[in-house]
Amino acid sequence: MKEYNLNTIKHIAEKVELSVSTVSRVLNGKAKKYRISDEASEIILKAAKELNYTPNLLARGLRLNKTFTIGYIIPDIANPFFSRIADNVEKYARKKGYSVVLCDSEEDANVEKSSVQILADKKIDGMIISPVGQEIQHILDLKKKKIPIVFIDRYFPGKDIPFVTSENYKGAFEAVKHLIENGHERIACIQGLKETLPIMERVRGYIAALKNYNIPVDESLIVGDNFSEQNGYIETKLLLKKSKPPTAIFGLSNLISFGAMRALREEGLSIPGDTSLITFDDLPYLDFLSTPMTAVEQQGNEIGNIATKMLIDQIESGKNYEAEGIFVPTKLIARSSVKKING
Amino acid sequence: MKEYNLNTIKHIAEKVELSVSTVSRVLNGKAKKYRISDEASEIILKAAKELNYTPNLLARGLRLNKTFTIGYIIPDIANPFFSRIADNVEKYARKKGYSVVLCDSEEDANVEKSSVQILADKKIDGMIISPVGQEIQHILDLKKKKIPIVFIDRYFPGKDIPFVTSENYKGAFEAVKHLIENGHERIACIQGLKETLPIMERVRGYIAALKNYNIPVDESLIVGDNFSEQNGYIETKLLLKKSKPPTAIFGLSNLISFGAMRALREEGLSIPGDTSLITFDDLPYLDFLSTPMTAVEQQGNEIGNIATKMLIDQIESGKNYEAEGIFVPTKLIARSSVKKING
DNA sequence: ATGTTTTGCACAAACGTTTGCGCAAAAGTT
DNA sequence: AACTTTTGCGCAAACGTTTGTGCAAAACAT
Repeated sequence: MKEYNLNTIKHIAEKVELSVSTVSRVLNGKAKKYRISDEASEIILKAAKELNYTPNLLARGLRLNKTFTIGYIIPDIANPFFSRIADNVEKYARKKGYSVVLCDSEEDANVEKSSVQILADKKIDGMIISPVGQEIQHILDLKKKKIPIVFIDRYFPGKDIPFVTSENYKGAFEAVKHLIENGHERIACIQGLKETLPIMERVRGYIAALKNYNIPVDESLIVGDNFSEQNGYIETKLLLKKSKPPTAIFGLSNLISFGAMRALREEGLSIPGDTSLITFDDLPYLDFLSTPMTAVEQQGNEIGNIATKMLIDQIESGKNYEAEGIFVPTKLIARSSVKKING
Repeated sequence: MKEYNLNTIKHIAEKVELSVSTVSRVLNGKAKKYRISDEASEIILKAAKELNYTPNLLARGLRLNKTFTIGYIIPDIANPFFSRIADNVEKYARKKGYSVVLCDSEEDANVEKSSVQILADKKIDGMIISPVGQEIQHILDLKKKKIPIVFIDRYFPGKDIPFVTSENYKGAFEAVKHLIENGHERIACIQGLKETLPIMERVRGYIAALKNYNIPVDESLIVGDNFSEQNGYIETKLLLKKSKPPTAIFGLSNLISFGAMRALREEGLSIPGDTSLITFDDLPYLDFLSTPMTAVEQQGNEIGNIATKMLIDQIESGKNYEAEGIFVPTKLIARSSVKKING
């Protein structure tokens, strides 16, 4: 009842009456190196064609300790920011001969942990992660096992793990500067996951911009705690209930801003008539909204490509990457969701 | 220089001075079945903890001919329709203990073919595909090798490969009906890849609706040939150049409609003032566009979940799925991009 | 004709599992 | 005390590769 695989090197060997090792060598292009006769090479190649031979990658991986597979752990593949990165990660990897196994952590540290373990057990050659928590021991363990890693978006400086992320500080600074230059002073900021460095940096940029213009920082305007649309929605609702609601809201991620937009509409407030809105992450549709939204663009394509290149370079060189982190520039795209008001 | 793995069953065996087979059995919970003493079980389990043992999944996969991995070949992970499906595929699979390796075919038949081969060589347990071409011999070959497959979105009836897709015919019919009931007669339809069944079905629905209302079908209004935003853009431009341009455009996919919208704006035409627009695929932002767009919603979540369930059921039962295809309902979501005009 | 080099390939181990079978020791039976 | 059964575990093969080493035959040299 057991189904035998009829497509192995062994079958070729039997068919051509040569040894398995000889077959393996010609199939791997090592014919001359091992002095296999052209004659033998030919019949082996021919037999391989005929039998439609393709190598069992598990066996090869086991033997070679190399799978030509990388893992990618992403917090939410449905988030367009991440799906664009994933797109580029996959394409770059594929062009280099690697497959990618995709794991969605759902922003859950436990899911991330178990995914890391599974990937390691699958003997992937390297891993790209946008980590969720602050606890990264499981990732450092990987590093100890000499498995190349690169962080995307979220990162941990000083841990000697290369990362690629946006210029979050600068991006946020410019966004807030833009707001201030348009006369805003009561500017709210809705965060994503507070422990993530991109958010910390964006908040730092937000605060720095305010200070730069001598505007006092009102801590009660810094709200929110995750990347969901609901977070943006709820926090906006709450902000609007304040005695002195903000004149502008800075959403620190696309989903958050989307939620903010929904809340504003629900409250019957116009953008930017009643409240100005500015968001991190640019998306094609922002230009076609009833109020085109000004945004801080992140170059997802670049981020994905660079990270994957860094990873594969590490894998193939066997060395750690020289540069620790790469910050890819952001760009403020001014549209019409920021109103000019009288300071 | 060679790096030895110090984390194998063999090392546990050495440490506890028992045989590899015994260790394997208790680690796999087959202790009683093979009459391993509780005593032995305990020290093995303890040693496994201490050594932090985790199984090499390549070796296990090779031996068991089972990898707990499925492949997913998708035409464009950055397309929100697909990324939502991918999200659900991954989540469902993960909950069932499977990993998914994601391959983006970029709507290229050759990429698809080679991805299929690679996945098969990796000995994945099953595969979900949204196929690109009409040529599916490479997929039928898989079937011959008893590798479970299910199609998503695109499909091939009569090939005995289960699929899950939307009620494309009905969805399109209703969309066009909606247009007609609002007085439109010159309705253009911008297609995606013509050879794909969903598109054929949508076009069929489009035509049926027209005929149903005794409106002559103008073939010159059925245009376009792929799923890109550019396709929507260009075809719209061309449609507008006609002596009698359409009063309404039906974009057969989200990117297409987006391109149409961009073209309309560029031409200075208002939606729906000058041209009505209706699209396949609903997306959250459609509601917030300057003209909220009416859309035919596809239930991406359901599609992803059902397909993955079908696949895993096949894998774990060893049988083909009973049902050949599942059509999940669509829903017309009327917003304001369709103008009521005088028939 | 003998000795040396080259040619052409095969043997067998190894990667880390799982599992059918076998076998000694312990326990139970009479 | 001798025989049967049960208990507890190990041996070795197998999954499909790759590769270091060995070795006979052929070719070359003198």
